[in-house]
Amino acid sequence: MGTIDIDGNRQEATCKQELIAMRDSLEILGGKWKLMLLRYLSNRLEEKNNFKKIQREIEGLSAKMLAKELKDLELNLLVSRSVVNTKPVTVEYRITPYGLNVLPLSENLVQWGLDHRAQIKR
Amino acid sequence: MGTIDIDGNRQEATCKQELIAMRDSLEILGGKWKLMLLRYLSNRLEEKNNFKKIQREIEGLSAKMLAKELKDLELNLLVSRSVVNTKPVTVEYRITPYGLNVLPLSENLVQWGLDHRAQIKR
DNA sequence: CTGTATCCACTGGGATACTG
DNA sequence: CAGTATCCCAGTGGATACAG
Repeated sequence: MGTIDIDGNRQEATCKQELIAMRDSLEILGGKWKLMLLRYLSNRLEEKNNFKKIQREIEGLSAKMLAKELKDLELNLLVSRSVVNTKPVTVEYRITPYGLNVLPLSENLVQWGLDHRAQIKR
Repeated sequence: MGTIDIDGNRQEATCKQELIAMRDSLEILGGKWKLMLLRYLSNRLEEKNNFKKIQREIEGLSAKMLAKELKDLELNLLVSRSVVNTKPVTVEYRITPYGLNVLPLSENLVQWGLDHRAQIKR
């Protein structure tokens, strides 16, 4: 007695929020190129990563998709975009400090994928 | 001198495999319902989880999708399927011991999603 | 009960060409 | 260089009906 909370209810709520959170993550990171882009940028923190360079170096990535994925990532504060006043303007993309937080997660995905491939093959 | 391996090459290969592994993971776990199903089953290890019960308890999940997702998960050894000789046959689905390995990963996704939601709102 | 089959709308994503 | 616009296709996923 005393508390009116019913554990069942509280768990239900928490569970739903967890599902929403998981869905969020997959939505934000789950595109075909997003995690690849973040990993790419995280390996080139010191370089000038402009649009064309990225597209050239990630094989199969079209301008359309690159523009879209970068826009999405920027909206989620994972990537920063800065225009540089060169003769034809260039744009530099960088992963944000906050964006670096996804690296452990992507490592886990890599690890799971590797383990799973081994598991399936036997 | 002595070794012919070029670090650049070896890193390239590793990097590509990592990307493939990541893609694998997203493909296998990334469907709309897969992680939800695995979490659902992991919370009901002691129950008889038959098709209809699962569909009833996961809101919005159609028979078609449930069948498909379960089949995929079974192919990847994450879920087991066993037919029971009841009057009209029933089928019990369980998460495999191996399937339990995805739970940490899904926890990470949940955590990242929660953190991110907090991050974006401020 | 356990699914399959069918139809259909929406979206992701590729190819190509074009603008500022 | 940095994107946008357009077209187009394959896959996802919902609704409903049906079959074993």
